[in-house]
Amino acid sequence: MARIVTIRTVAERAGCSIATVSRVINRSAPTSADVDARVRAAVAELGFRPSEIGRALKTLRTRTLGVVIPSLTNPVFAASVAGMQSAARERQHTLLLTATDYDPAAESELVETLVAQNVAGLILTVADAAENATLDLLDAEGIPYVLVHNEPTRPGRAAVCVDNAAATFALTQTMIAAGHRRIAYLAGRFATSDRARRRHEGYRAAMEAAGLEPEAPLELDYLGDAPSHAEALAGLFRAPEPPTAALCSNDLLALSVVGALRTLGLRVPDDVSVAGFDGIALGGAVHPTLATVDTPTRLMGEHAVAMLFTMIEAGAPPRVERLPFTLRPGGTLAPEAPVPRV
Amino acid sequence: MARIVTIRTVAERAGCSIATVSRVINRSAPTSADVDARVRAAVAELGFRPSEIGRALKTLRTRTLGVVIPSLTNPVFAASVAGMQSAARERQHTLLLTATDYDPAAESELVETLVAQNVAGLILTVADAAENATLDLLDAEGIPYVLVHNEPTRPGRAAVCVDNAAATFALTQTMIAAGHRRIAYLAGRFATSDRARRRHEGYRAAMEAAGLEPEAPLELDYLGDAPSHAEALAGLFRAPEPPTAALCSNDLLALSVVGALRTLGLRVPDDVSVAGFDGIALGGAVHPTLATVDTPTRLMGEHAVAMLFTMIEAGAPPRVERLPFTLRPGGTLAPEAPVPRV
DNA sequence: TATGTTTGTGAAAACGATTTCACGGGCTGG
DNA sequence: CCAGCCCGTGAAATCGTTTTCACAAACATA
Repeated sequence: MARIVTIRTVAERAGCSIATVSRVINRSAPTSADVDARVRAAVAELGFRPSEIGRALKTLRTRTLGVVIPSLTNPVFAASVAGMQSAARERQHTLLLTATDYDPAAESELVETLVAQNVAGLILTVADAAENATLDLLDAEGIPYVLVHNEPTRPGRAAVCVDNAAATFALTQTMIAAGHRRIAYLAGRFATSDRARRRHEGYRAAMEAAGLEPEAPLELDYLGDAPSHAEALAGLFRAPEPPTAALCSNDLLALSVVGALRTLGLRVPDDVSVAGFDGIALGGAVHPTLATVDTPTRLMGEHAVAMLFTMIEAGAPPRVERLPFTLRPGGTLAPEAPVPRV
Repeated sequence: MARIVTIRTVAERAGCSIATVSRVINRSAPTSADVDARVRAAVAELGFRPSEIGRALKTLRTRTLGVVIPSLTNPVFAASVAGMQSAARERQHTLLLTATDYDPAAESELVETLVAQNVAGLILTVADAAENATLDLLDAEGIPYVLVHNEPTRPGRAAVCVDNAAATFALTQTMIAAGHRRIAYLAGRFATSDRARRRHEGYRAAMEAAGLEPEAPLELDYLGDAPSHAEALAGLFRAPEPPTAALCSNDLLALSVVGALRTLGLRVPDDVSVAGFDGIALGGAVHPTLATVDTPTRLMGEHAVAMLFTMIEAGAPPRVERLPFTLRPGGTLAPEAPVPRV
């Protein structure tokens, strides 16, 4: 029922061979004005659209990019996928989207599925870019891919990211400059993620540079709700000398932490300052607004696609592109009590 | 470089014909234990994975579902796509994802692109399900599709949605019960959307049922930021007898409106109550929490995929599935001053 | 005028799978 | 013991394109 009109139908209608139809459609070889017009007329009348499958089988390359992300529910990934989608569309490509739901084991399975679809290339956000058998496999098979959000340590892997360590270093410095001394580091399930590690390193470096004691990250269940977070935070913030500030490894967690602190009877920022990481749009819609590291999430998706295309088409070597971040001040980060407001 | 191992390679290795390899892989016909073992061994050793393209060309059907949504940036759509993705994966399918960026003209182009990829079926959220040439085309070609979020008026179109009118009717009744009399209706760019119209109808019906004067929806630029919304709202809320409550056609808009009212010096909910629609997760993370209609967004995506499969595989006729919604009380909706809190 | 070089076109061979058809061998049943 | 049947298998057709090769006809060059 679906598609009964093939290139053969068009050829008959236009009174020429299928080869000529193909040439007219793809402008892959010169054709006479006469036959050109007849073919175009036939295409229009029949509503013919060449089957991507037939094309792909011959060329062994689809106009499709495979995408693997942890989850669409996190606005960070949703935004970067939005960027990929728009950049891909500009280049007449579509996205084959999959999500791991934060299960590292799913990565290889999804990549295999996508490779079986003969995607032109892949864009991935993985748990760990350093030790990753799936990426090794892609390297071995010569299938082009670009990482997003991941910050690969080993060379030879293409990536679009921000300098996570530098960002948390700067953010931590801002907190220290505001007078905070006891700064907690709260991480989500992302503790199994290379970027979360890099972020914690930046925090630790800044603390040490200021002669302060860095804390081990407190891991919160990333998918947990505010009540469960309140419970987890109670011990830390009801201790004799509680932290006066909390650095969260991402915005979603930070928003949940703000709510959890509130249910513990703590005021933000009066009792505890909070900062996040990512710069999701909704961080600016809440009150007080969320202090965070603003990363160009959507742009990262666009750049990843652009980079992938230079690799596919121009055979460009893999490289790491670090996009600039900015510290976004917000109401959740205030000076520690005795220190005057800047 | 990419995939050099085809079904032929496997056949040679296993010492049989490609037909037999196909039979073993798909269990499409009985094979002897002997050859079965040899083929499986060869598949494992060579890391063979059948090309979806070759398969698709023969069967004229891919293991792919086409998705068209307005935007990934809205958590509502991101959540329903997440649901689709997980439901599709259970059935060994992947999503071909596209977004219109709220441009109705893009719908037909994207659908054509997806049809050219021979998707097994489509899941769409369109601007208007009633007058839609693209859907007519799909009907004519017999390509199965399911609408999500849209509430089609004409029969014969499959859809998964909530009863938008009933939901805003109930929400408006709640506001009226809380003592509000002058209730503004704020709509986004969604005014060109059938569900936004249905939502406004529910509001109007509830107002009229209570003998109150319904207001024409005030359209705000959906993609505008809080400052621009503040400007647009200034006239309405600085009038002599300003509304005491505002019903917003979706949560994203509601969050922005709360911020805009705040910059106008109005307190929420003390001066103005606000309610949204959708039930995005972050509505519960802000303070005060957002009063809204909670819709099972993710579930809608899952059900849409399930329905699509019953249509594809069992030839089930299109039907409209309305999922239950619940009113989610929130801090942004308080009783009007003189009325005692319930 | 004879010879090379375009130029436009068609026939046919891929691409990688599924599927139909035919066939030989081992059954079963009379 | 023979006819008929089922079972496992291979050869070949097929799906809808792109692309190579060959071949005319038209043209430019000597």
